Amino acid sequence: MIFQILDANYSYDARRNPLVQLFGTTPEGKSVACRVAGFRPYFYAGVEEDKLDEVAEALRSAGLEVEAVDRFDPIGYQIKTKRMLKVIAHDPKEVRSLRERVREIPGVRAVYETDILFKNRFLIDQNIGGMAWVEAPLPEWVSKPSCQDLPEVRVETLRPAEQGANAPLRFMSFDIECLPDHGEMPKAETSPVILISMAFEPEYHGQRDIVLVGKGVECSRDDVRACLDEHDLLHQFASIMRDYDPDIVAGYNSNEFDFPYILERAKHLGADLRVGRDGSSCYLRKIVNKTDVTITGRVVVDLLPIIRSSFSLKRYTLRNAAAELLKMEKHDVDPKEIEGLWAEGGAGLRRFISYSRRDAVLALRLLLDLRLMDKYIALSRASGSLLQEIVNGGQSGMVESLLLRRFRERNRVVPPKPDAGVSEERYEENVDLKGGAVLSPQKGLMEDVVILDYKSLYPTIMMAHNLCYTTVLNSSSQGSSSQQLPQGDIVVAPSGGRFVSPKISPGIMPAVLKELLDERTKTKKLMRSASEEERRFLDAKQYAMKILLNSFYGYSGYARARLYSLALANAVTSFGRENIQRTKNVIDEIGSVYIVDGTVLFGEEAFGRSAQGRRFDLSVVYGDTDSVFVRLRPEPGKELSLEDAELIGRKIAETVTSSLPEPMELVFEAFARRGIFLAKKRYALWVFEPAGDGWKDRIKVRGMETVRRDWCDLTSRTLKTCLELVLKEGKVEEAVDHVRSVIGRLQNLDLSEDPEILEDLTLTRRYTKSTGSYKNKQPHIQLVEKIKKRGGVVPGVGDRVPFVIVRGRGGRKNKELFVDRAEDPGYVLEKNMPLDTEYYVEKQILPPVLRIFESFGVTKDRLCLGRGQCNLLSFGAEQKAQKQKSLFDY
DNA sequence: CCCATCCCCTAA
DNA sequence: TAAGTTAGGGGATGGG
Repeated sequence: MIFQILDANYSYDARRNPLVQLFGTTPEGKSVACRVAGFRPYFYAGVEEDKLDEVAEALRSAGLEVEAVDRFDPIGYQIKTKRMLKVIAHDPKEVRSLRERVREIPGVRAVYETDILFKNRFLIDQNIGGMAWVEAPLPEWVSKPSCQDLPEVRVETLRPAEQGANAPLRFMSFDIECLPDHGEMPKAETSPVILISMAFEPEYHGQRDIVLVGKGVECSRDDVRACLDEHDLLHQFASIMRDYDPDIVAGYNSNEFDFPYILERAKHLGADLRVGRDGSSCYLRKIVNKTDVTITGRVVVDLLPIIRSSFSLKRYTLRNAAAELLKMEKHDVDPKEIEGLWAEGGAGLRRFISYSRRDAVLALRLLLDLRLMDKYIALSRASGSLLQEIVNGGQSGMVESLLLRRFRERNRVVPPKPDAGVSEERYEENVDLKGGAVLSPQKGLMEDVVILDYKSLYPTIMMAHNLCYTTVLNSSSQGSSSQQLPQGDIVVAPSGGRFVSPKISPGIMPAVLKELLDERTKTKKLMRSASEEERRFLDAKQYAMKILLNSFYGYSGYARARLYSLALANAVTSFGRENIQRTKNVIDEIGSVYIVDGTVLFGEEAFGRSAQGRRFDLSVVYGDTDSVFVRLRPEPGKELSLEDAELIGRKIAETVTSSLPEPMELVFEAFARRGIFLAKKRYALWVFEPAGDGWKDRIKVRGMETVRRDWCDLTSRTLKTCLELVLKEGKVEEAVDHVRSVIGRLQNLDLSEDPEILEDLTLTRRYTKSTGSYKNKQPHIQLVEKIKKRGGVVPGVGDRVPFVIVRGRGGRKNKELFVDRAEDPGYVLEKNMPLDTEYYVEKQILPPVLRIFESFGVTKDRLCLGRGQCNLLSFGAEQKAQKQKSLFDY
């Protein structure tokens, strides 16, 4: 039979041999599990040549199995392998202490692959991985397996299986409600859990969701279940989870709140929460600033950190995430009400129950409607990491999973993760890591700009120049190997880094990248003719390839990476910088193009025919890392159509591409009819992108205040409106009027009449570190202190703090500092505090819009008319403005 | 006014 | 044993 691997861990047989336990799903969606015997933990020791036998003997006499093997060291081009020792242990748990002992033995240079989790070691060596399909000689299935009856197979009998689609999974989300303690935040030591809501996909016995109530209440509904008491509530929760047997267990902030809370309560009450697929409980692992939750055989998904890292939102409360991402409302019960509702029961309790139900439902909707698992599953399949590791971790785990496999195939060992001292050194070293080049923009308003960019620039650079851990030459170069190589066989990066050519030794990383890139191209092609469901699967797959492709460069310069190479990372970016500069030069040197009979000809090609064609002058006006923005200037009085622009863009891209090593490729991305460039990384464009047969247009803003979360919504919206009016319609005058009306509204602000505006005036900033470690005062930090003093609920480190700016004490001259005038919006409303409208006009609205209007010569006076700053001069300018014919008349 | 510093957030 | 990378703008503040 075949199944898809959802999770893995290990246990022992009667003789304390380790057994890998695999948990998975059949193509029909049945959950299955088995134990695999015959695989043992091991690691490598690099030993000085003349001490090899001695060390081996020492280890053998300590009762270990030792094998001499030939392996390459992790980093650097090497001609020959070295003799190393493969140390085979009995118990995965002893590897760590064994490593320390082996390190101490005289003659041992280094140890390798000592910290690969046993389950991962197994998956890597069997050439299988997370969400991989595997074939095992298993009998019919035990559904809902438990630890006693897991069938056992030998490791040799497992086979990777071919299967495209993913197995159907069961999803469950949950949310708990606790009883506050006389208005205080509930504490797990004393405050009971009173409600647990659960939502299911697919349904559980015909129910989409259920709420468990922690006391005996009358209820006639199937989807509300009364429990005897809190102990019974927890018991029912565990029992429903076992019965439904979900593959994925989700919640919102559940790793930091719900799981720790119910586990503490369960311990307190002596209730068992054995919800693991091997009969184990769920357990926590507290790491510095985060908690990992494990339920054996299932995947635990906390949506909060996922939503945080996947979407740019001003606030990450469930309420706001649901509103922004799902357009769904969250029902709310004031925490102060809860004690009353719980005590009284009846209609109030029913409202509380339905609010609780909604939270579980929203968490499940976030997980499913945003198709988050599709992406993680695709990443798991493509990288080989277990799904839980993908959900919990970052890019480094995936990169390491891929590299460990490839290194193994090529007889290269991989170092353990660096200890704190080594990574500290590397962080210091990393100041020498230079990044991409940003070309200075030609500032101001501009028309007719073609946007070209490099497809997967860094990955293609690594492929094109064979940049890899396995090809890099020691810079000191006393290193024996490089001396004997002919010049032509060495690639020298602009950074000075030297690498052997593919002819000498094709790198591992370029090979992995090529496979990922080819697979992505193939997948995207398949998407065109795929059905809706198939398309979603393929889209997740191509997305996974993109993420992985882009992870390798960052990993190589990451101080905590197993495989770290500053020379490699610097070589990649140095080629990138050289490339974009060269691209700019090539395009600028083309000078002008002609369109003759529907084809694009360059200056010289058009010689003699240019008279019949239309000429466009080219110049690169901006570029950042992997993109160039090319302005196309038609002859005076002539126009440029979208089709012309695309034709020219593609021709330039092709020309540049043809001069570059494979697979580097510059492609046509979009055309901007108009744009405003304010500074590096700050611009707004009215772009047209090819879509199907035609074009799709939109305003694309980068870096400006509309896309920044530390400005208020009023600023974002006002600026956005101005940009649309100016870029799409050329209506500077209307934009000016709009700003004036916004300023007018601010100046006549009356919070009691217009409380809605408070939301629009709220700024948010992230509380990034504990209050004490700030060197300077910050508005949001000052506010946190104020709230703390008032005894309110303070945001935690990592949260975004919303605040408005109030007028404060002191006159015009010695006003309270800005940083001390941040206030909680709710508190402002409650206390009817006056907002600092001058701040909002002068610091929030004016500077961003003035940066835009500067291109048109619109001054501050024009925007502030009617505020006593009106003068004859600006009035005159306004009269003139009404005769505006073109944007450039300004 | 200029400049340096801290801080935040974004582009790529 | 938490975590891909650097480049860059711009606000608030304080010192010259």
